[in-house]
Amino acid sequence: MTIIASWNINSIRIRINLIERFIKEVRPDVILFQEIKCTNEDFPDFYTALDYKAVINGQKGKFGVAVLLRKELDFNQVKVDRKILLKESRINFIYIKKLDLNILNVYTPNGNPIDNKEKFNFKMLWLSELKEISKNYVDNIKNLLIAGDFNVLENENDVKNFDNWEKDALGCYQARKKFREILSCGLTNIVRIFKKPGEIFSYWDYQRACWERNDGLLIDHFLISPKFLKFVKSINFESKYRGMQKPSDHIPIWISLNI
DNA sequence: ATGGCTGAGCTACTCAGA
Repeated sequence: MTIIASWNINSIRIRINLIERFIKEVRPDVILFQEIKCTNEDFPDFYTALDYKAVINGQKGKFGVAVLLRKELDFNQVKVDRKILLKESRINFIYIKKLDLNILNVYTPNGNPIDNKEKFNFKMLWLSELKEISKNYVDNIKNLLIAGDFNVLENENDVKNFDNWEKDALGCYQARKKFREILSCGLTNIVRIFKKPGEIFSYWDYQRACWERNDGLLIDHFLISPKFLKFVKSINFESKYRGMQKPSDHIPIWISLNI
């Protein structure tokens, strides 16, 4: 049994208590964080005492991603040779030997506003490079999990009122089509096996009492390659972490694997 | 009602988020 978690943490430094609670409750083998909002040097060392090691790709003040792994888990970093994906600190790519699994932790650019060509085109190009990696790994029959904050609504029911999102970089057809192109390489969005569209969200805005009104979005996803799909046992949305003191606006999500 | 929060950087606000 293997547990892999993902959490857009919206600053790692002020969320340590919540993370420690989550780790003690779930004991994941691997945790993917997005939006750590700090440099590698400023990444807090709460994890060594909990028997984890870290792979950090940070930058000052914004974006930034990191992976925590149980310390006994051997891994390699996978080289990424793609300009757009490397422009900001938004990915980690690792290979876990014991599982024979490549894991790509992603924090996709938001892309708003949609009429700001620079921001929106960057998101589209970013997702295009993600698609190229997906195609390469699936075509060469390498096991791949891409997980994290995709900033894309896959289904119209992944938000309460989709009409408000059709002209937004998260819900517009260009972004949703690009996401579909990634899936069409052969990846499965794990949530679709277990949950109906609209049944579950992964993000609630801090504004307008969105949490209290359950007015959320499902934009965090786990995409798995064909050969590995048979190991997937469950997906778990830890919604209670949105209701705690000083929460992230995203919740932790974890999958369990029969391997 | 394109933001009514929130965090970082930094010390007065802006940028970014989604």
